[in-house]
Amino acid sequence: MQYDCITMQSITSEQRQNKQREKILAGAMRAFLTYGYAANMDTIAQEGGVAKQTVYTYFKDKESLFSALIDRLLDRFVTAGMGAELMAQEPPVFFRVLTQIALQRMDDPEYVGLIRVIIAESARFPELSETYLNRLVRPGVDSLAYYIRENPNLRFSDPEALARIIHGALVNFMISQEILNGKFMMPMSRERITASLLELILFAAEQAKQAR
Amino acid sequence: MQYDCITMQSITSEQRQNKQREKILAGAMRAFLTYGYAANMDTIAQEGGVAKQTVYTYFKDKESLFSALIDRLLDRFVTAGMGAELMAQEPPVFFRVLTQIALQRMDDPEYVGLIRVIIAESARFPELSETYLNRLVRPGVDSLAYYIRENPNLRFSDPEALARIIHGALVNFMISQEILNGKFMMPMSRERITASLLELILFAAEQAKQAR
DNA sequence: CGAAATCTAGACTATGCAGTATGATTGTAT
DNA sequence: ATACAATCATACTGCATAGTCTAGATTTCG
Repeated sequence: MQYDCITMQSITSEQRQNKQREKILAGAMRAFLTYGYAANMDTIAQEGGVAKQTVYTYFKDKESLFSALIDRLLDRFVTAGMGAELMAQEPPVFFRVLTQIALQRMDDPEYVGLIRVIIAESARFPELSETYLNRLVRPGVDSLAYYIRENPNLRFSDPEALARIIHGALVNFMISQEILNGKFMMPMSRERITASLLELILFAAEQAKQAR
Repeated sequence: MQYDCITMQSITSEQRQNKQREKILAGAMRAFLTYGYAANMDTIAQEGGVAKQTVYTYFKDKESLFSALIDRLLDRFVTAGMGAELMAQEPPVFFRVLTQIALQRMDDPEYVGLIRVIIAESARFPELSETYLNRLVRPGVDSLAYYIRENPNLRFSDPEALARIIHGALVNFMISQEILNGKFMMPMSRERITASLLELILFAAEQAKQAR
């Protein structure tokens, strides 16, 4: 009999099944995020430390496993609205923190891998990009647009379009630096991007205020 | 004997060989841009209207054909510096034209497909992203940075970083709208993006001028 | 303990696909 | 005309891999 290392109680069937599921998903993550959907099922089982047959008892087929993995990853990175404390900040702080949070994700290879796979496989699995846009992009852009619209110091004419511009600039910086190896070929520090973006937004905001 | 329809001269061996090459590359384009590197060689030959064996007489293997195709596509879309007449324009015109040119590429399925394939396969073929950055991104960003730096009305502190922000916003708009099907799920007109980007840059420029 | 369920390792099947071989056909050149 | 080169259609080889099967080991739990 196997014992849980903390409570020293025997592991129930359900607990063990969750554990197996986790092992499989962990293996799938390494494989899929490295090789894309082309990853092979033997490797996945091996990486998960589990027999191939076990993979198939928990997941119907490769596609199900893939979807389940992406779903779980999207959940992990879901933009949790935006903290109320952040939304209460004045623009200089708000945009600085926002930018830093967005750019910190570049350090997470699982996040970078997820974005690559979504772009790569969005032709084969359209529901992938659908979920990505709904769960990650839309909430982020919406919160940002809301902040811009509601803050009296930011009198921009089209908050939604502006939110997309800012969001796009940050996402594309990640794509070019991390996915396209730009960090070796065309390196640019996050600080410069952050500083320039702040300058751009805050100067424009100042001017917009004067203009009206 | 086959005759060229215009000159009525017999077709030379070299001419015919070029024609075959073109047919193969045309087939490869349709297949690779649709299915990525996973496209299969039978389909490619069929799409090109050519026997499979012929593909292999002109290209060593799948990888060579793939590289040749991407190279040719990158050449076609290479950012030809930027026209001198454009570089001579004042900021409002310059940025409006620049944005429109950049966003027009969204209409070209071959361009969109190329970008998707590059992102998708950059892990398997690192030289892909290398060529893309060197031939498409770098010249564009450099020209833009140069324009910003040299124009006395644009006194931004970091032209290079700003150039990347603008470039990134435009590229990411294309990715999210065309590759991730955002045009159906989160539609946004190019005009709004263009207008907002112009507002942002020109307002900020005005403020930067006053601040110094 | 002992029965039932689950897991493992590895063999096996079926399929798809890159690349090759062949033999017939067509077009080219002398 | 005839020899030659390229092309075509098609069959074939070899390999990778998704998914299944089996027999034996391990775990769960009454």
